[in-house]
Amino acid sequence: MSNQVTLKQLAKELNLSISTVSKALKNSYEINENTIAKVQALAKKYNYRPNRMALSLKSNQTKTIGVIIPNILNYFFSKVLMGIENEASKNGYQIIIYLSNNKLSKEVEGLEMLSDGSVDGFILSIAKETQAMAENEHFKAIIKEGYPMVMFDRVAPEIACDKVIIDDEKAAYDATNYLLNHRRKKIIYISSLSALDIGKNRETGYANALKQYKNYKHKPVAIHIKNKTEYKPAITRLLEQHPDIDAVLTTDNVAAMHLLQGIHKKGLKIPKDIAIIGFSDDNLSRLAYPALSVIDQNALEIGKNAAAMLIERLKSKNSKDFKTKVVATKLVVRETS
Amino acid sequence: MSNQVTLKQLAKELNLSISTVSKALKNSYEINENTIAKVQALAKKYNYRPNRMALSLKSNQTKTIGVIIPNILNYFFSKVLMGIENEASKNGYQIIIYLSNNKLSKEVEGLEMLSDGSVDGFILSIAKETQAMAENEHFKAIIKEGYPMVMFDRVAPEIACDKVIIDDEKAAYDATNYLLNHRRKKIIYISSLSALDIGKNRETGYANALKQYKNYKHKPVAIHIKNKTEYKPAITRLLEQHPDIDAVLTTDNVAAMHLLQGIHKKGLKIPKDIAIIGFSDDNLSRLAYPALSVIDQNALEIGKNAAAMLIERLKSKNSKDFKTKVVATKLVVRETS
DNA sequence: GTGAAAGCGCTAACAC
DNA sequence: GTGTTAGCGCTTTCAC
Repeated sequence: MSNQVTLKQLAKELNLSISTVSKALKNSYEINENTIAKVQALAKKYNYRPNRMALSLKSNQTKTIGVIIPNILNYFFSKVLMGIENEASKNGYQIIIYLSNNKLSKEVEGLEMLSDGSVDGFILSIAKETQAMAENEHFKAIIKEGYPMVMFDRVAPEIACDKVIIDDEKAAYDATNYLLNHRRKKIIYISSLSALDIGKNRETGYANALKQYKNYKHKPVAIHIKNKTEYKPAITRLLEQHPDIDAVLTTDNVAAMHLLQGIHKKGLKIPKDIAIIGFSDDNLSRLAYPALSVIDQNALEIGKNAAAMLIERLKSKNSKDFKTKVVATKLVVRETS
Repeated sequence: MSNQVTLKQLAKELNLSISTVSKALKNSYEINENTIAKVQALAKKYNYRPNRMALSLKSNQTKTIGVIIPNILNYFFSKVLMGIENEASKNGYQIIIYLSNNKLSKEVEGLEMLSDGSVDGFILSIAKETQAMAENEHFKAIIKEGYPMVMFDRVAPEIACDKVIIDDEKAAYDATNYLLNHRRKKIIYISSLSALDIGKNRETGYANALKQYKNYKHKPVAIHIKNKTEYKPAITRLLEQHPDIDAVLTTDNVAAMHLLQGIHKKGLKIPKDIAIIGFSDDNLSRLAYPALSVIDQNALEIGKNAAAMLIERLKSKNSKDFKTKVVATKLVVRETS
């Protein structure tokens, strides 16, 4: 769509052949120094840049990565994307993004759209719907077509590809233990991710911590939020039905913020009456009142690793041993615990 | 990098020529029905898809849009991006993103990287540094190279291109008036965007509203935040130096959230003692306690319009009358005003 | 009804 | 030291 100068035009203006110009631009030993100088001067004058599409067609590599994420409004995904972009950019890769909006159909569409030679490989995190339906034929198809893929955070264990995850179970286990060790007697778990493996793993971590703690008196109580509108009523109900709770672990900060609102309205003190630990080190948690303690998933690192692994695989496509990188999480204690 | 099937392979397997296969796939009237059926069956079997790079090279259009944004962690930009992606996707366009991190050098780099035939045009919002330095040679260069460009939100008035903006001055003016009409007597303005035109416009709107309101007793007080670390001290100082303030308008919700924290710590009541209006309808404001009143910039609409305008221009590149679309904003009154 | 050939912009093997 | 040619995958004009 642009009026980029081509080798052809340079060649014509200099009365040289296209290949001479091409070689001159590469400082080929075959070419006369004068010619090289002339060619490069003109190329500079016209700001010549080799056409990327032509290069791709010739080399059969696009130097671009397809990134498919469920929801760009989620801070975690934005930050992973930032990590991917940094690393990709550093290695001369561009990134094309596609938003699945947590829908299987959009995820399939994204994969199909981009597997027409637009990208060299994919980085993706599975849509909620896809994981709820345990669908993964589309992933297999893409891999069979020869596209390397790196999954992060929400991954499909049965798919043979590289992965970058956190240890969700351990993160939740540790956070729960932290609360137990700080003398919390009744700890509730609120999850908006029960359809996802990561949600299930976090719940396991929470439940195990309770089970293994001597003298913990209650059964685990897990509240499952199926969609956005349920946050408020579920939390109101929780505070009424369990007046004796003194700590809550949530799988996302939206839940934690709703909880904060509910607790403030009831006039309870945080963290004295109720402690809270959220998930994701975002603005929401840093700027809440009181500032929310959270599990930091290290999103930047996840993105960076995902990109690095994909680029590495692109270099040596033969190797078949897929790796799963586990990125360390960190409990960030602020004012709510 | 993949093993996509090509026309050549299909042709070979069917003992046909490449051009026949190509035509058959397009249901050309020239081709025998049987042949068409055979070709299409095989294409389907192998999941044939025309190679995008080849198509681009041939047609001299990539069907992709380059999007350069300052900061993906900012909810506003994420949401604009979502709007762009939706609209682009609907029209068969892909999007390549590049993050400038508010740096001029990265912005220039992004433009240079993508102007090698990778994209058909650009959508961008200017980096803080770029606007602070009033630099815009790189924009002119890109436009001269024939790339259409749509700027949104942070735009350069002197650049001839399509633009999508909001009326920042009016938005701030209206919000300030709202506070005045609700009997607020001393209204402060906090800005983290004073280096940007949009920041200046908002401040003008705020100041004008005060000036034009009969009986307003104070001079405008504008607090300028130069970087993240200044929020907390500046706000602490504000609350001490002006114990009589009863309303604040901010240019971003981070400032508003810090203010909320400061006010809570002082034990003041919101909105009784102090009213607050922030900027951007994000999670932060919805989930704050109390829920923050804000000016909603309609980010989705901005993104959608930007993409639509670019795609439109790509269709008819000749027309030279550039448009500036002003998207309507809305004051969302919640619990802090 | 089918195929050959040119050309998009580039690289690289191979002449001269 | 420079130029010709082929080919990446595709579309399209023109021959047969």
